[in-house]
Amino acid sequence: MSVRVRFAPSPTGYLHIGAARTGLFNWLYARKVGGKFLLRIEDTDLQRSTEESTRSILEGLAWLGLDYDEELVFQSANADKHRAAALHLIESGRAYRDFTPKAERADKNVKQEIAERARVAASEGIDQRSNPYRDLSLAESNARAAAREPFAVRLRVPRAGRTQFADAVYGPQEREYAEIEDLVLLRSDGHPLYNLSVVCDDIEMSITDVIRGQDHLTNTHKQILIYEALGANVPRFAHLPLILAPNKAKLSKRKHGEVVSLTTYRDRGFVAAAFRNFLALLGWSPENSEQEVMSLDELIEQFSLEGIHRAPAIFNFNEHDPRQWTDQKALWMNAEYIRTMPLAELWPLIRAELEASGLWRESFETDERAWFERTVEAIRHRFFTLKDFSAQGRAYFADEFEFDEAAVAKNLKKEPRLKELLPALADKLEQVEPFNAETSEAALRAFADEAGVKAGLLINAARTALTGQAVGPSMFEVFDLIGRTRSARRLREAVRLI
RNA sequence: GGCCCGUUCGUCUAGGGGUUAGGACGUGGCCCUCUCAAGGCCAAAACACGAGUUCAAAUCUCGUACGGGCUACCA
Repeated sequence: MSVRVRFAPSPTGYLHIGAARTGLFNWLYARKVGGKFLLRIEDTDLQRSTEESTRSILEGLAWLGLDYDEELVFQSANADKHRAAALHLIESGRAYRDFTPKAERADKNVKQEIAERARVAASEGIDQRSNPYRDLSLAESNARAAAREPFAVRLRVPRAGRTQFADAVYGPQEREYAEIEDLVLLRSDGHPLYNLSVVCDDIEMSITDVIRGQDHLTNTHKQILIYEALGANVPRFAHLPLILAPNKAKLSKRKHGEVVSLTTYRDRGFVAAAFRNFLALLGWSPENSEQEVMSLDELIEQFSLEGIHRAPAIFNFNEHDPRQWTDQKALWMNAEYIRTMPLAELWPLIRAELEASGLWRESFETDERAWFERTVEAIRHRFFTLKDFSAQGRAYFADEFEFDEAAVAKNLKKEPRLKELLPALADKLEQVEPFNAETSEAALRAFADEAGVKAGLLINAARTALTGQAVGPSMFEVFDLIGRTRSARRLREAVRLI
């Protein structure tokens, strides 16, 4: 049977980078083995699920280029089927109605409460099968249900035995039934619970391989019990190591903010291919290769479940340092893509960025095309994100641009003679014919000799005058790109800054 | 508390009985140079700890420590 995998995020908040990576691995696996990659939105938690979140997930996947096969599935649409499955399990004796009144749970410290309850249960040696309704006859159970007495549905876990499966990443796993409680399948309000819903949907969607976060590793045993009760084939499982924050805590929206949101990367100027490449290397590495920068085709070609690690990966960033707002390697990867991508692929990304900041002109694609390409080639080598094209790169595309204060102080203010030198240099440049990198360099150097100053003084001053920056490409290349007229004008206008 | 999972440079990782423990990011230095968070070269930097098996352990076994996950009528 051909491979069918799925990515099943719940639409509560934005798409988390950990979830995005899970999606990516599923997608890579499907593409690698020629299987299907399905998408299912697990929106059964009506309280927390939002349409906006679903949209953000879809957008995020599209941005990463993870296209899905077949119809998008909304889990909430299958609730009736899940309920029917639970009821069917009562009929077949694999589940039972629990008429115990629902215990109220304080929303606050759920985890602690659970741990506490478990501790007490353990110290008292509680038997997981001690539910008084477990052995109620089906006839009586039916009668009480017919009398509209509320009930939850619990799986009747066998008293003796164990579940076992071979995880593709973590190896052989087994668990005694005695350690698994009679889990609730259906709430007393008729709402199907997670473990039931996933299993039902995965069966319905004919999922052959479940690739998901390690946080589900121990749940898997419960799910296997449900598969068996339902008489369905158990899929293969592969659990992925978690992505942790620098303090080794779980990466969370509340604690870590936008750095965990995939859309942040899109909005802050990441090239999707670069971020995807970075994500692929978090918890996976290619076998027999030390190559890290990989195209999508190479990623598909190299991908294998065997290459997935068992230890969690730390997503390294420092919220107190703007330069390290996200993982340094991710930033480097992005810069690497920006400076080495084929220009044709980078072009639309730059266009989108310039359009968004009002710097785009149609002529960049027609009359000024050659100039635009040369300019991009000249500046992209020191850019880290697409935002740099509209920020640091602004002066190449527009006449209004900001001057970096430090650059002004260092290259203009520190030498008062520049008040006279810059306009004089402008005069010289206006006489150069033709005007290009070589001739402007010759003119500038000759002028420096004449004026008795170092060429570097004029070069650095000109850089700041023309681009507002202290850093940039070779200055003579910049003269050429900005052009004679604009260069001369900017040199003269810079006098007011000295 | 119980069960499960994990632990190689600061971070991502290679390596699965014999290696000068390899690569990448970041860091430091040098070179280039008109500047730079560009490019080139170099360097510092790791097998959590303790036992055991073995001629030989980062690698296999056990234990300890630490971290994480699950343990719910959440997903």
